[in-house]
Amino acid sequence: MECLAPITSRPIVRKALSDRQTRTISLRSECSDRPTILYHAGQKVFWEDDQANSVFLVADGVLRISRFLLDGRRGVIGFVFPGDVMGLSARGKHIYSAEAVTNCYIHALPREKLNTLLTESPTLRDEFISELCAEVSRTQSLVLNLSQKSAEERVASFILELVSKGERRTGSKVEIRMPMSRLDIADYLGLTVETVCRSLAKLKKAGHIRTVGRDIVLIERLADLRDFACADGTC
Amino acid sequence: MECLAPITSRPIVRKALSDRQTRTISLRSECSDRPTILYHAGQKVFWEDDQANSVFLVADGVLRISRFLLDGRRGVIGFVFPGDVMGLSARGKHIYSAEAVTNCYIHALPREKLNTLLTESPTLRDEFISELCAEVSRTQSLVLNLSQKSAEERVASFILELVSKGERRTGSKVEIRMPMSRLDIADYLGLTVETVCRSLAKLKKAGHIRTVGRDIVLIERLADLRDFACADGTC
DNA sequence: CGTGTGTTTGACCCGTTTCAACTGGAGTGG
DNA sequence: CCACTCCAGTTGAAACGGGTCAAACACACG
Repeated sequence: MECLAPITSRPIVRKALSDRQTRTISLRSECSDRPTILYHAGQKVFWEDDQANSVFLVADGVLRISRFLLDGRRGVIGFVFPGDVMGLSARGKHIYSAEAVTNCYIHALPREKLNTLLTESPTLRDEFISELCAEVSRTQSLVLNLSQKSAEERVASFILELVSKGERRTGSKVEIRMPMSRLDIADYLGLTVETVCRSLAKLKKAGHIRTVGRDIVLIERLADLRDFACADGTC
Repeated sequence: MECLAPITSRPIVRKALSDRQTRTISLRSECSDRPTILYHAGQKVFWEDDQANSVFLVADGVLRISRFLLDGRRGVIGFVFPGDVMGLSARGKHIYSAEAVTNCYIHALPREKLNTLLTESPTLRDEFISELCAEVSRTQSLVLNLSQKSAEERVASFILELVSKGERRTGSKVEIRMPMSRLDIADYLGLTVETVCRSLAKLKKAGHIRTVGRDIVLIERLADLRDFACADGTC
């Protein structure tokens, strides 16, 4: 989790694919060998409690993972970006639902194949465990955000997360895409859509960000936003 | 994660120890073979960013694991009970702090030993991965609680968590101990101590619970409290 | 038996939610 | 090409849940 110099996750995929000579077995390279499947925006990839037959590597697009309370309230637990793996933490059944936010191209690696690889390749096993540990850590950071931060801080933290997932630098500014709906963001941050809007408006008024259309955010000075968001140790 | 008939975790330890003939290698049995270390109430076991040299199995007592924001705000991420393992999700360094809430007896298994076992024993490897997946799932449930539930629902959910971790049945009622401070609970549920108190008071007034002293809670009808807490699928 | 710390309760305040109206693109059809 | 609809997003006003501050209480400890 590099923080000061965030890097898009996509190059990791590329690296795995181009690493021809000393091709080491890795989770991402094994996934990348499989064909991609297209999921259209809004389409579900798997549902909580579905049989978990595969793990997934996102080649392109953004997904939303969520869980529901028995009365129907939805919590969004995270967003998945290109280069991220998904569905690792399932044991038998998936523990959350995954839906495409944008059109997505996804590699699927069958569980049986994964299990074989886990036995045969110590490096892949290590990578798999690392990936699970990272998922724990990320989820814990979210817990901290939800339990300790104000609405505006949560929104700022969310923007910084997006930065770490894939930013474009235009001149000295940082530009990110925010393809998910305000409701998705609200359900992720434990807020309402209105509060998300108002928090974005406040961040604009404070000069931290500017927006272009609905889903482009420009960050004026990253360091200032970081200070404001009051991160934890992991970022 | 049994829900309707919760079981204390402790017997798992006993089972591992008494399983002499067909002694299978398991995470808990390997830990149990090590001597216990006593940590006094309030003492830290490890700190976030400490070198993670061991994984831990709690033989007796309750611990609190927490993380901090850069400005010092504390979030409690979970509580650890007898029979639970702790510190698995570290990679090199611990990702959270662990402190004893009560006096604790803890087994420590060195990481090197664990790594050997992960390579040599497929069953232990599988158990280890299951344990990590369970940690992800538990943390996600907490996210859902924090992002979607009201104060009173969170407190009710917390009580139910304690039930699943170790209850005593006295007659038809269920009795639990709540050894952690109100501040610990507040930092876990993203509330203030006052709100935790008031929520407990409301649950009492509604007839869901009764309290004896500060740390004993009696649950009148478990099913009613469950309905009120509005669980997710995992319980 | 006083002192101190954690807990509970009360009164007030503020941030977030709720409810409602409005805005602005995107898509559709005349 | 423009008018119309539709819906996500935004903004405003009022209500409310939980936070803040302060005081009372209770139990542990010297």
